[in-house]
Amino acid sequence: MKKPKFQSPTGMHDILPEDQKYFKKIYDVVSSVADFYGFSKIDTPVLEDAEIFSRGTGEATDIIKKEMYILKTKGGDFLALRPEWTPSIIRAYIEHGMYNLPQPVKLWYFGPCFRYEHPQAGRYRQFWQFGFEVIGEKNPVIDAQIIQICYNILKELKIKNLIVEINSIGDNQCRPYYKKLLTNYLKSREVSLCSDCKRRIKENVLRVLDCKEEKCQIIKSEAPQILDYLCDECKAHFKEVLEFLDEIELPYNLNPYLVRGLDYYTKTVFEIFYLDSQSEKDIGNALGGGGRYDKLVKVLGGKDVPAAGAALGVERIVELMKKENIEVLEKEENFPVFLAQLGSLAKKKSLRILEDFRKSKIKIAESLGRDSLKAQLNKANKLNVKYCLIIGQKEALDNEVILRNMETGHQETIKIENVVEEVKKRLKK
RNA sequence: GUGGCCGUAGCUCAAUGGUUAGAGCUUCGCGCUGUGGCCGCGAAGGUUGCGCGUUCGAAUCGCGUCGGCCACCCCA
Repeated sequence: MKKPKFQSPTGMHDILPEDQKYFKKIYDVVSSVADFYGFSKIDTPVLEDAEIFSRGTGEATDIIKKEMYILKTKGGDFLALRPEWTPSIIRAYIEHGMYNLPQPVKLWYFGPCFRYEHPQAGRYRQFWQFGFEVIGEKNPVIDAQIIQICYNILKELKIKNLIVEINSIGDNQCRPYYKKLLTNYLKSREVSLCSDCKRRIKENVLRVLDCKEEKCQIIKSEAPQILDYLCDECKAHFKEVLEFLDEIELPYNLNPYLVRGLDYYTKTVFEIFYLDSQSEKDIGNALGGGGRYDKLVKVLGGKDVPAAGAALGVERIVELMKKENIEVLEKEENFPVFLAQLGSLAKKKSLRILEDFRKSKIKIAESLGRDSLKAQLNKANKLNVKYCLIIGQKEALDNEVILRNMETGHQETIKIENVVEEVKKRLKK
């Protein structure tokens, strides 16, 4: 019989105790910022009807074409592990009739997503996202405010050198015309394009703008830019978004080539990058991104309600915090007291003492499984406690404990009934 | 899905194709019958990711596979 050797599935990882502090820190910051801006938290099922994503996120996107985890239920329904949150939240908005609430409805979330991809650093099959959705408001100030919220959260996490790449990809009024124009232009230069771009012309023209292939750069630079072809409404909207960003002095880079991979975006799209302090270039993966999606609610069967939102990747932020040596204080302070015991009578009394401390909300550590005093003090030392209570056979019989100051080594004997008070007194000093 | 680099103890790493794969850290125990840190001694921990081949002999070479990283693709 072969010994089974299990490991976590490809691209999925344990979040070990030593990393929990980063997740908790991020959660706390997101939670308080969201609260300040008037967002309410929402949780949705990890599984959803797969069609929510194929209709919402879009059939043409990589996420839907090849990255969804889909399972068939015994009843024959197809459910998908969410590859992103937005369609789930819109589903909930519609399902619970949230258009009867004061608009806009502002929601935030924090939880895992799943995409079947080839994993790399900062790119996993199970990864955590948090984000914000504002549903029921078309005013461009919302677009700017969402960007500001993302930016503020990263700033509060002490991440510096951030840059927001921003663009507008128009709406149903103007984008079809631009796409036709771009297609015609690219077709006239098709011979000089890379093979991927030749394919993109047919499948998703806008993505050509995102190509990093050198020979495509020149063609790109002379291509018609969407900003020049926005309809009046989109143009005015985008101008206002930028004015709001200028007003709050948020550093952004107008990037006419920024095209997001999700189908539902209209007008504003943006991504947030970290600039490497040496090279001054953005490194690798976006920390987050988002934009406006005015048609999604309708597409998913709701009313014609405008919306905008953003999502950020928790693991990518954690990775940056580690790389930049950003200190995260352990919220959980160390144990101030340790209880060491010797002998069966003392062990029995220990349980009562521990209970007294718990009631008084003083954290007390122990190692009841160990019988050697030496081993117990060793453990106490590793926990860096200030005081150690020692109870042996003699003390147990006299209803006493020894209180040892671990810094000075000074010891005194006190009555068990006074021990909580005495420790409390000393910890206050 | 395509291509490249890499997998040795919990961690960081050694070991020309040649005895029984080693060291530091960590963990546990002993020195000290009831007193921590330091020190000394000791133990535990490995099918060298896994499988198949080449060879008298494989951690080392080959093929496959799994996993990690990188690029493409795309995004968080």
